[in-house]
Formats: sequence, C-alpha cells, structure tokens
Amino acid sequence: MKLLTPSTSKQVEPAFLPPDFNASSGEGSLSLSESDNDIPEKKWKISPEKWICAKSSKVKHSNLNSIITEKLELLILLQRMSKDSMTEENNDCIKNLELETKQVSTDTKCVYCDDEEHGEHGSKKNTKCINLSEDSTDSGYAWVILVSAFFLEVLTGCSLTSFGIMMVDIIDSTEQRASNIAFIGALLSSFLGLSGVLLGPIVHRFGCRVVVFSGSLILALCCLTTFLVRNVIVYYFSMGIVSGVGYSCYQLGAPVAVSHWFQKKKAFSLSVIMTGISVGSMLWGPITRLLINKYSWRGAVLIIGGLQLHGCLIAAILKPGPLLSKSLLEKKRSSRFNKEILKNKRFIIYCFSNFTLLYGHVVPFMMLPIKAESNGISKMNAAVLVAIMGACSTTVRPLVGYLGDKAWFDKNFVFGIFSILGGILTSASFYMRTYNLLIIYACLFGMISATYIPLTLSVAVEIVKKPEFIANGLAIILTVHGLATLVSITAFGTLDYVQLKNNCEKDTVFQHFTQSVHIQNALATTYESTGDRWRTFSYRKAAAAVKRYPRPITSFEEALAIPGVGERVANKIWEIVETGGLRKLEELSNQEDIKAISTLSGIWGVGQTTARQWVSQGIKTLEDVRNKAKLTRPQQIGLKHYDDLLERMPREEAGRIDDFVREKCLGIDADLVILCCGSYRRGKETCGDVDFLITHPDGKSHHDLLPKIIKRLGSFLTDHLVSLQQKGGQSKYLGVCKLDEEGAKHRRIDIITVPRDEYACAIMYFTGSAHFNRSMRHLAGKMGMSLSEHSLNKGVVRKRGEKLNPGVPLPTPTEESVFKHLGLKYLPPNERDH
DNA sequence: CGGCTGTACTG
DNA sequence: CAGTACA
DNA sequence: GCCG
Repeated sequence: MKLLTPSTSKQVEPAFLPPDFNASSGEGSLSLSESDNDIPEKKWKISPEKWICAKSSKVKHSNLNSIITEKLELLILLQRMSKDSMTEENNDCIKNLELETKQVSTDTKCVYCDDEEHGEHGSKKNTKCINLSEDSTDSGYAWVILVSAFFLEVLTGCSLTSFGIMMVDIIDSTEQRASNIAFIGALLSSFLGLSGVLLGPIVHRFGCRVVVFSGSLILALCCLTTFLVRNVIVYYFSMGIVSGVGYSCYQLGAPVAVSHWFQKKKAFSLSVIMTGISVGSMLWGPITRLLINKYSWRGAVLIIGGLQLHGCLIAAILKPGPLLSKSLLEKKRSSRFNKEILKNKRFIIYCFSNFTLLYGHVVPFMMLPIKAESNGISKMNAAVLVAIMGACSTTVRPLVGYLGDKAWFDKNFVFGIFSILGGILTSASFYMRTYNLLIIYACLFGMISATYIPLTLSVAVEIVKKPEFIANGLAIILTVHGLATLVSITAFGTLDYVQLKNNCEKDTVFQHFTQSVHIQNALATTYESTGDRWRTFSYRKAAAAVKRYPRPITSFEEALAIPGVGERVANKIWEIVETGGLRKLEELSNQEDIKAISTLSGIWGVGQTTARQWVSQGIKTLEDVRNKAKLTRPQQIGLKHYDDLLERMPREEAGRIDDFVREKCLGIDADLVILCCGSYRRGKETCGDVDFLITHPDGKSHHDLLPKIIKRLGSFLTDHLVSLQQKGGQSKYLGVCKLDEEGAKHRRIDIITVPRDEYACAIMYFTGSAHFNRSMRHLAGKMGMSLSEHSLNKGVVRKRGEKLNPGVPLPTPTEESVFKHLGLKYLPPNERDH
C-alpha cells in the first residue's frame, strides 16, 4: 500500500487521499501473517512513534495494528472536531481517512465482528476476529446498503445548502437582522461538527441503524417545530443546534454502515457515498428554491422535514453487516492532548492563517444566494449558482486527490497559491453583480476551494512533523476551522452585502437608505391625501426603484441615476441619507387634516375625495364617521371591519381559505377549475386578501355560476361588498369572509368566474402584481396591442389615449402564450412583483 | 407638453 | 359622470 | 413628479 510507504521517509504522508487512489493501489504489500488476525485488545494501544515507524520506509507487520489504531483514533478525533460542514471537504477528509483505515483492515483480512446486541459492550466477548469469506461482503445486500447510504448522504447534503437558499426568505419573513438569521447557519454548521463528540459513542453503543433512525426523527421534528413556531429563538434550536445533531447522525451513519458491508470494494463504496453529499448539495439548492416558491419557506421546511423522514426508511434497510468496524471505535483513546505542540511556532502561525482562511472561505458559500438576490438576480437563479458551485467543487475534488499523491505535486505551493487565489476572487466578487459574472465566480470558487480546503489538513501534517502531535494538530486545526466558521458567519452578517438586502438594519448608511424608501412612500401617501395623483404616482415609483436598488446610495448623483428618480426626488433622498429625515414630510404629515384623511381612507369604499370632503366637514375620526357621515352600503361594512380588513393574513390562513372554498365549489360541480391567485399565488408570506379565479372547462357553464357559489359558501361570507355581472361573461364578487376557527378574523375575499377562453388573461390579471400588470399593459400598448383581463388584442389604434380601434383578440390559451406574444420570457408568479 | 393600465360597478 | 375598486 |  503506497500510502504507508511514502517516497521519502522524512515526509509524512498525510492521511487524506482520494478513494480512487486507495482503491487502485495494490494490496500485496500489506498482506499479513495469520497472527495478526487474532489481536488482543491491549495490542491496539500503540504509541504514535510506532505509527510513524510503520509509515516511514518499510512496513513492519507487527506494527500494523498500531497503524490501524492510530488512524482510528485520528478518525475519532476528526469526527469529533471536524465537519466544518459549510464545506464538507473536511468530512471528505474524514471519510478518506476512514476509508483508508478500512482499506488497511481489509488488507489484513482481519475484520472485527460484533453481535449487534446493543449495549452489552465493553468486554472481549463481543469482539472477535474472523477470517471472512469474500462472498459474504461486497455483493448482494451490500449494494442495497450502498445505495441507501448514498441517499443518506444526499439527505445530509440538504443541511446547509437549503438553509443558505432559504436564508433570504427567512430574513424577509421574520424581519430579523440578517446576522441573526445567519447565526442559525453558524449554529447548524458548528453543531453538525460538534455533535460528533456525542454521537461517536452513541453510534458505537446503539449501532448506526438506531442513530440514523433517531437522526431522521430529530430532523423531522425540527422541521415541524420550525413550521409551527414563529420565533427566531426557537429557530436557533430547531434549525440550528438540534438540526445540526440530526444531520450529524446521517453523516456518521452512512460511512459506518457501508464499512460494515464492504470489504474488497470498501474504497469504492466509500467514495460512492462521499459523492452523495456533493450530489445532495447540488440537488437541494434548486429543490429548496422550488419548494419555497410553491409553498413559502415554512412550507418548504415542512416538506423537507417529510423528505428527511426517508432517513427512517434507510435506517430500516441498514441492517448490521458482517464486518463491523465499530468495535474498533470503542478502543480507548490513548493520545491525550499534548501541550508541546503549542511550542511549534510554525504551527501556531498556521493555525492563525487557517482561521483567517476559513473565516473568508465560509462566507461566500452561505452568502452567495443573498448576494445574488441583492443584485437583483432571481431566487431560482441564485439557487442555481449554489448548485454550480457544488458541481464544480465535486468535479475538482477527486482530481486534487489524485494529483495530491503525485511526487511532483507541491502541496504547500498549491495550497498557498490557491488560497490566495480564492481570497482575491472573493474580494473581486464584490464587484460581480451580474448573473453571468456570478456564474463564473461560483464555478471558480467552487473549484478553487475544492483545492485548498482538503490541503489544509495535509499541510498541517507536514508542519506538525512530529508524529505524536499529528492527531492533536489536526484536531486543533479542525477546531480552528469550526471556530472560524462560527465567528465569520456571525460577524459577516453584520458587515457586508447582507445588509443591503435587509430593511431592518440600524447601521447608519443603510438605515438612511431604507428609511428613504419608507419616507418616499410616506410622502406618496401624504400627497395622495392632498390629491395630487401623479405626484403620488412618481413618489411610489421612485420608492419602488430605490427599494429594488441593491446597494446603499452614497451620493446625490447615484440617486439621480436610478430610473424613476429625478432631481427633486434625488434631493429628497440625499436629505434623508444625510440627516435621516425629511423636513417636508414632517411638515406635511404633522398637519392634522392629512392624518385624518389617511385614517378615513382606510375604510373600504372611502377614497381621497370622500375622505377630504368629510374632513372639510369636520368629520375627522372613525367615531365622527359613525355618528355623522352618510355611508354607502359597502362603506358601512368597511367601517364595521375597519381593523380586520387593514390587517394582512398569514399565508397559511389564505391556504386554509383556499381549501375551504375549493371544497365547496367542487361540491357544485367537480369539473370546476379553481385557482387562488393574487399575492397568494405569487408566494407571499402574508396576503391582504384572497383572490379566487374560477372557470369551467366546457366553456359555457361559468354562466350564472357565481350566485351559486356565493349561496354555497353560505355564512362563510359574512358581508357582500359588490356582486356584479360583467358584460363579457366575467363575473366579479368582492366580499368579506371568516373561517370557522377560534379567533379567526374577517378577511377580504374576491371571486371571479370567467369563460374558458379568457382564462389565461384572467389568471395574468388576477395574479398581478398590480404593478406588474401595469408594466405588461404598458408594454402591450407600446407594441400596438392592448392587454386586459379578458384578452390580448392586436392592431389596436389609439389616438391621444383614446382607443379608435379595439383591435382583434389574439389566441391566448395559456399564460405562456401571453408572454410570448409580447416577446417576453415566461415569468413564474413569484417573480411578478415588479 | 402630455402620458403615466385597463376595466367596471355604485350612487 | 365622478368616485372607487381589482390585479 | 418623471420621462420621452
């Protein structure tokens, strides 16, 4: 085995080599004498000196035990200390190490077996040595185990990948500082590693089946908790600490299980499951994004929790194998922490450099989706970036492993160069704002990090030199990695581009930046009360543009350059950035009348005109309205539910309303097509109302449908605001509903029924957003067309806004067709916010 | 200077 | 027709 | 109030 016979006796060959190397290396050099097959326990405790002795030059058979022992000890240490799970690379190292260990034990043809009775360990009885017949492993059920273990690792890959993807949405919906949420990720990654300390003995005691099973349940429970509870402190546990432990179970379980079943092809099998985690991290990004788009991030968490329950299935498949290496794990660890290592100045310096390296390394992984999003890249594409990074890192890693073994390969050099490259690249990434550039960044960074991260450990081994310190040294390095991860993610959340995304930051520039959005909107509202419709329009537009703008505004000119922001608004933005306020707004909004107007126009059915009229008549409070004002029917209802109707409902509630209405409608006619549109369809976390679009596939049964539906919904609809028959066959109902639940509030509900051939345009319209509809209609207008909720018409002739020729409808069977006619790429509902 | 989405009910 | 609403 |  080449591993144990390095080219020079001085060079300590690091324990981290790629599986393919081990797999392909000859077995011959290590064949052992029979006597090694029966190894008494004591013999396993062998000093590190013997290990290195075995490593340098010729292998002494009698020392092989010590090699195995030492490696296992290292393994234990690594498993405890490592899993800088951000990057999985360390795990790979562990697995490589583990695999190598297995290889050794395989080669010796000495395998430990253990009756899978849980608990009764600690005595020699349990540990016996057998000569294996080769057919009992590597085939048959072993392959089932391999596939299961592979999928287990795929499930593990979910951990930080999906959290990274989700972070943006979590920040949005919890309105927490980004750093608070990022801290969950830091906890997750730390506990993924830390829990190895606890799990090591537990895997040993209860077997990997039990551990994987519990891991699965733990994860499912965590996800359920996250789904149900709306409290960030709880998330620290449910998504951070406890989830970390859960994933740790998977992570430990898979290689252990496989090592129980594979003998000859152990190296191969371990490399297979190793790729599992990479495949997992590639897959989970897009999957998570899709789930979030469809069900919001809470829903996604719940579904992921469900998916993690597959771990139970896998646990059931993972029956104890004929080979059992875990009994080896139980050996008492002989190496204690040796302070001598701290006298090695090179090593200390190396530790610091590793800290800074990892400090910088970890952030891009976790923050990439946020960075992408803050630069206006769609969430799905951000997820794709993560997948790309994963893929690149996956492809390069085996290559590095392969090259790492070559004599001419200068690890120190490569490590140095690539870590510097990674640093430069990441610094440069600050200026990468377009999707294409970020793709390149993801690719390069994935590849570069796949190079230097595994090498950190190899280089450490070379620096430590003294064999008795290697275990300690590696443990220290891995601790440093873990620490760096924790510190960097926590710290970083408060520093860089994360803030740009957020609107709840207290930091000066950023605060002013977000405040400006707020104030612009306030100004818009204020002007609305004054009645200047088009000024309002412009403020709204400018506010939206500023909100979209991915960076803090640092100069007047920068503000002016934003489309939709002119000189006057730029002046105001600059005043906000510099002083934190806007005098004009304060003047205006301190006027009692203006406050009154905005209060009154909160009543459904009361607009600017009515509100202003009332105020001028001295009606300034809701109480005044109740007593003095003349109210229309809808306004009375609006006043009755004033507070309820101004409140937005959580997405889940909209979902329950959807279920209820859907069931009732299908009771009328099972063929009806019911779609809940509006902000719900766009995947928003809260909804101001629920919008139902209903049609019948036969193209005619939508006639007279709406009254039936309203009748059917009965007391669910508490008040009717408007119920109208439109000319073209569309009917619209606006009303108020309330679920039959404890503490349920009144909610606005809109229902429209449309003819089949207007369905696509109606969906477009009813899904919105309002602003998106305006843009689409504006675009249609510029192209000589006209878009409405009924149809997309072409050949429209307009003259000074007036339509002279209504044009002819284009065929629009689907939403896609509408986009196509307008020369646009299809946008899924969740991307129609602008 | 003139447009800034397009449609439809209520009173 | 003006006012209000829907996305 | 912004933009063409």
